[in-house]
Amino acid sequence: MKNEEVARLLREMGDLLELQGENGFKVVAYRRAARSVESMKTDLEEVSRQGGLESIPGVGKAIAAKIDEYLKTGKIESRERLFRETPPGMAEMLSISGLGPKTVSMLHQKLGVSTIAELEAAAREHRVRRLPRMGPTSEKNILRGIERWKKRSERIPLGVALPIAEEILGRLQKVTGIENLSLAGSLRRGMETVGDIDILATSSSPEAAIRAFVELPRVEEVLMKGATKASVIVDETVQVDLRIVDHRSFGTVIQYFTGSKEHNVKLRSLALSKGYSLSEYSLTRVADGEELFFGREEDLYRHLGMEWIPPEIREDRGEVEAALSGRLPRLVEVSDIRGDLHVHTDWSDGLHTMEEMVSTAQGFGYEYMAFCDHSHGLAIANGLAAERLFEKMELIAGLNDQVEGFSILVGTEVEIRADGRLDYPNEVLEGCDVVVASVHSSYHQREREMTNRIISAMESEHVDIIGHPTGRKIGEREAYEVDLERVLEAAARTGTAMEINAHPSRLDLNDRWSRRAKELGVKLAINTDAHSTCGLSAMEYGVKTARRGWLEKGDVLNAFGLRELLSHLGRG
DNA sequence: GCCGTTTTCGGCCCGACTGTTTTCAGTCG
Repeated sequence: MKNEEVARLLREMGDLLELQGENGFKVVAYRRAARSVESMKTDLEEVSRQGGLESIPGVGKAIAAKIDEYLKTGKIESRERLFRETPPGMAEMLSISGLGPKTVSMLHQKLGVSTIAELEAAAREHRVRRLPRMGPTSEKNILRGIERWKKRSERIPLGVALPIAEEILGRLQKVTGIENLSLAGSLRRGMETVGDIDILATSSSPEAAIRAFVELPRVEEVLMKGATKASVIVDETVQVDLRIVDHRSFGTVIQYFTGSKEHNVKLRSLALSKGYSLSEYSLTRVADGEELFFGREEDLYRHLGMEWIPPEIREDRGEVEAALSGRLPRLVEVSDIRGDLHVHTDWSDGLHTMEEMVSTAQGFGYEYMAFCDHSHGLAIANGLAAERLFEKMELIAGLNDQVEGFSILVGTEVEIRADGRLDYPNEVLEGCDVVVASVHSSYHQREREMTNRIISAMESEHVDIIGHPTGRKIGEREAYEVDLERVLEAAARTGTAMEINAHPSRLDLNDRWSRRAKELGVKLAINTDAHSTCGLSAMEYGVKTARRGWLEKGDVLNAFGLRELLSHLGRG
């Protein structure tokens, strides 16, 4: 599919047009078209053959012609021209925070600066401060912006952002006058990575709240601080924004700042069709200009004729339509989780004993847990030879007699070998209550090979769950080449569950594929893959991902009670 | 550049904050 490439080119053209001082709406138009093309499910070439490019939202005559030109010739003449007129390094300068198109073009015109490196040199030589509307402070800010840009990390993993956010929320909670303290943005939506941390609150004394915020011990730099909002940097690169907002508008404000942008666009146009204009401050009746205020998000959604939509699914992927017709899913919650079906102990590469893991799990109120240590083929993780697994089974039987109201299940995380065979013979697998099968080797197989490999594991009657089905590690390692659509079809056919591995660096399956699995009638197991007692608390990340995938309690294997689970696994 | 069941022209979000000014332009979300 050429869609992604076309989206990239359009977005780039938007940047270049902006640098040339083009009309801002034109710039936005290119970016909208890029987003639209990116989110399409059908191949652009197919759409173009049918003559339907202009039916893509945000794509009109002019952009359709450019897309067509690209599909036919492999390039876009007007883009080439933009590139000839604007040095390529300039677009990159826009990614320095504080620098916008106006400043970048001025720097280029007056100082001949066209790369970040040249800008840094100019600022160090104090050539920037002599320009109009520039001064020593802006010069210093540019240098700081460049420093941050140099050590910028990519997006922040949920597993990093959420603990930071919770610590900050905990401290702000104690500040006098603060109320309605809440996360917003992509973190509230539970995305697997976030750009920054957005916090909203109301307060009887905004100044005190802002002061307390910028003075938090974790804060390393204050980017800006006003009467009602402030931005700071914590942990070297993580930006945290706090906004103190008006009590009576809190509902519309938090709706607005939670996003996603796409969801908000949909909601605003829906409001318009009902005669209202929706802003972050109020819902205004167009007819007479009367403003309606909402202190609670729930009331805003209700006023627009729909149920309150959980933040995790606010992506304009059908949730507004579902809410309007009262067909929203009842998303699974952490409190629905009855156990963990993929946990390691010190028998293989885990840190803690079975007893320690059990007592932590009991603390979560779980009913059961499956110990799935590695099989012997994974020697690096001290995988268990069959004899040691048998030995462990006996020990588990003894432990089960000792604990009350809790069941320890015998499990294994068995290797799916490169040829698709499993690492234990059937006689061994038969003795297990839960078999998770995973790929940990030969990652670089071709897509066909890898897909067949996983499917042949699923065809074993003993395999219950495919562990971390794509092998990706966020920001570290790409997923292996695998045709997930075929894998999920096979899962539906063989009754095999897919794992949502809750480890924050995995979240595998991700939200989209989890939803696809559900559509195909495949069950999912949200497992922590914990290698220590603290690892068990990753469940919340997995549940967020499941919620983003529209999963309900009934879709999740480990939301089943023990009896129901065992009968589903064919062990009841 | 896109869009239209109030429109084929005139709209497209706008308020907070900063650094520079001495009343405001530029950036951000």
